[in-house]
Amino acid sequence: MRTRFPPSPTGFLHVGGLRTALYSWLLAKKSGDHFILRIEDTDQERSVPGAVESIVRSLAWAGLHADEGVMLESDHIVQRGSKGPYIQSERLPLYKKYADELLKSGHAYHCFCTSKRLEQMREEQMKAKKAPMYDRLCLSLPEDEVKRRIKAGEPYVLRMKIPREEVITFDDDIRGPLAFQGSVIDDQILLKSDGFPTYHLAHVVDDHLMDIDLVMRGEEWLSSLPKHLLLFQYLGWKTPRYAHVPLLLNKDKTKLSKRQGSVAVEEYIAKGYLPEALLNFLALLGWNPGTTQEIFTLEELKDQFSLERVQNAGAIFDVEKLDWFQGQWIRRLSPEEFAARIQPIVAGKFPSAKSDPGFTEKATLIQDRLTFLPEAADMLSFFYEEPDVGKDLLVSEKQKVTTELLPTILKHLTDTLDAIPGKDWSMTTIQTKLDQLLVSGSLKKGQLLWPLRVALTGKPYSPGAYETAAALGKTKTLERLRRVL
RNA sequence: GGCCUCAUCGUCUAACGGUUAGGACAGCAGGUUCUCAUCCUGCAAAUCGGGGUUCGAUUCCCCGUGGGGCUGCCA
Repeated sequence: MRTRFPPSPTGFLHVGGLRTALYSWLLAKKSGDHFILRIEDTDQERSVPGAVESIVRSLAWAGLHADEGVMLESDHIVQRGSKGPYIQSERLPLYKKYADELLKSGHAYHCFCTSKRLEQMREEQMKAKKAPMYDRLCLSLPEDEVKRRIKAGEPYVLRMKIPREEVITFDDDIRGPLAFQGSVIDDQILLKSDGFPTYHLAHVVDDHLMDIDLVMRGEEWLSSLPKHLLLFQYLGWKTPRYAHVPLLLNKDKTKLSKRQGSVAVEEYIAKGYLPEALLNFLALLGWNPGTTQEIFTLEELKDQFSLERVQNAGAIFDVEKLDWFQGQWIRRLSPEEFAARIQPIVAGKFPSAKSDPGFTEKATLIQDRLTFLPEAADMLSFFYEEPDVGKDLLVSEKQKVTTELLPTILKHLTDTLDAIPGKDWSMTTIQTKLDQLLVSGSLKKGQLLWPLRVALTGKPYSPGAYETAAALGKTKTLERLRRVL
């Protein structure tokens, strides 16, 4: 099944867009067919430079690569595939051609009405509590007048002539049977006065010419579906399947918007979310496998995803659940994978981490403790710079470590650890030796381990004392212990 | 306003017309623990309302109600 994702280059990739792209990608990949990326830049005013790059990068981060269409090759936008161009602004003659066809077959007509007139008309219609619709003033224009006005250089648009007496029905892959009364559908503009097509014409032409089997898009397009169905019919083309995906919602159930949180995939990348987590979360927002499985790899999604199990109702984007997925995925990574993901981040702050042979061992210590990747640098800082150990942190009321007791404790620690031969320095040995000390002495575990951990890390929270000492090595461990004495 | 559409715990959701209405997140209460996390156990929490159809409706139909989307020479 050939599917496509057609963003407008008006900014970054929206998380709702990412979900739609994911579902489309899944369907194409499941059937072993192509997933196409097309750029819909028919609104020149809203196009933003760099937006295409940003969108393609976000998709690449998520692992959703296009088989055809617009892609990034060594940081340059290229188009690949036999159905191109895949950028709408490069397809203008095509739209013109089919618009002319519609004109000839009587399904479209020229309209010279100014924006000002249209605005006034709408205002009056609203006042009269009627649905705002084009009043078809230009529909009855004599042919020679149309010709004359075009020749005179008067700006015009091309409108679609909607059959007002028809009822248009359709079976949506997610929604099921749908029906629309022609009498309430407006004569949609197909070609704007600047010669660019509107979405309605462009999408129909492209999806037909690009052999798209299934058009997946957000629910906000449902109302304009009949216009698209009519266009396919008038052009004599086979209508593709359509699947209208429910919307992603804010906490107050309105359409997910920037105002109420992050909507840009870029922002989630910057915050340090794993692509696996975002994708997993998005997949389950509106779709369910019918089992209690919650954690899915992209591979598993590919096997199990189906449109029949996509929800009809909109879903609130709950960041707390996303964060849970993030935690799950952080912990699910192999130690090597986890280390590889955080190493560039840590090395950004502590360059020596880049070539640290013990990096994976250190990384493992924080894998259960970290939620967002950027936290790693701070969590591992004590391995790469000498911690500033506050006396007040070394004492702890809860652990019964008093100022008076502290020197004794530190002495015990230093003596015991120093007695371990360098070649035997490991977490198990350290633990065994310190446990022996606990048994023979009168100190409680917390009284011994709290000061040790704080002396080594300088932090109120950190990985455990044994594993930190082991990872730090004997020399550094003793150095730091002696330094706080 | 008109049109389209949707409706199960706070949230994401499951349930051939027959279940004590299940799971997950969040919440709360415990447990493990040297800190923070992780992890484990438990608790609380829902079928929007009214009619119908049926022996029996969360499930099917109708009407309300509520929400959302669209109503641009935006997509």
